Amino acid sequence: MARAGLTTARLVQAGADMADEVGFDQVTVSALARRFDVKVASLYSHVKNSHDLKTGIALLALEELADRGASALAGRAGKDALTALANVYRDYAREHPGRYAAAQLRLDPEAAAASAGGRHAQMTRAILRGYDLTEPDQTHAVRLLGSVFHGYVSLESSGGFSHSAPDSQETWARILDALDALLRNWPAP
Amino acid sequence: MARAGLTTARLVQAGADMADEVGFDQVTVSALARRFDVKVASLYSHVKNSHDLKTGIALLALEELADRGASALAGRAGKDALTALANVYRDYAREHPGRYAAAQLRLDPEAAAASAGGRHAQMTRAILRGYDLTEPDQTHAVRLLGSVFHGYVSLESSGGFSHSAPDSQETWARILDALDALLRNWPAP
DNA sequence: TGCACTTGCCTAATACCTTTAGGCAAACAA
DNA sequence: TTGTTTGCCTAAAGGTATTAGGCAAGTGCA
Repeated sequence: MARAGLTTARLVQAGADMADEVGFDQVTVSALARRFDVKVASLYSHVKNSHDLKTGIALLALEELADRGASALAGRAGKDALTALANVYRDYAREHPGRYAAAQLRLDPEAAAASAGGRHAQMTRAILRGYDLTEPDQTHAVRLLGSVFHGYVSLESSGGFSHSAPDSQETWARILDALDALLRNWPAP
Repeated sequence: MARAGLTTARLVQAGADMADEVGFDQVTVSALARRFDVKVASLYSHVKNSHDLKTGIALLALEELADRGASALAGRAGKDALTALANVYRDYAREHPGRYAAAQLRLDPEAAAASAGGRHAQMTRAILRGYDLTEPDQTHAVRLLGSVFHGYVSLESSGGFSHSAPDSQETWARILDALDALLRNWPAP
């Protein structure tokens, strides 16, 4: 019988696609095996276990997101950069809901260390170079921006803003205005 | 044989406790049956299915959270109210991680309508009475506050801020300062 | 080209979890 | 006490996760 040509990378990739199509929690070793028209046990040569597969998808999503962020940020500064990075997260979550959900997976310390998590923090910090903040305030601001981006995208994707006026797009724009204003005028302790 | 006295409410309650102890995703019909020392099938007279049970836990958590919010808000206004409500979310997530995770469950429209979700939006809106915002800006601000509260608590609980200085408590205080300043000085479009 | 060896996918088996159908006995009503 | 309801049980089918061991498709070397 011809071989299917499974590799860890192909499995993770296909798992990510499946997540976007049917939801991250529907991604299962069995479903993935069906997609490759292969028996379930065969996957275990390439992937340690179900958790390992999901971690792989999460790491892939974090990398992709960091790559998009890096190119969005190139050549921009100030509010322009703020908007660009914010939109990267929001657009990615809309285009790849399953991957975005995967990126939210709680990673164990080793996986977290190997992830693109650090790049994300660095990108946010890079934005703040366009504003005038002291060092500790930069960290507070990085955390605030991370919270807003993640929180907004997450609430929006779970339908929180979909059934009321004004529409979500307008709120998003106004929130970015507000964050810009806040960073230009960060309050002293 | 003596009966175990199962009811939907007791099952949901026990499921919530179990979520706090071992994690929301470990809450399973089987595990719950074991906890009541009862056979699995017996639960299905009180709970439609696994998803129904989880929805019940989510609704319970949202109610508890809204109750805490309401009493925290009583008699407070302005920044005092802002801080009080924000701390309700953060403290609840720390005390009841499983319940908080449950509250993040994506509810189907019927469940969402029956949930305390509306109370949460109302509470945030009540805080804004202490600030001077036009009607549409209030909605934007409600969404911003919701995003920050949810985003911060969620990132903090997944360990995002735990391994770097300054500590999370300080950032939280500074973020509340910043939000207060922002609401007092909300930028025009 | 032929052989040995590696590696990939398979069969088989175990162990959970979920859900439905139908039965017996405890609690309750009269 | 006798019906009747209702609650928990047994039984069974189907899905997912994971491990152990087997056979054949590819690969390297003579």
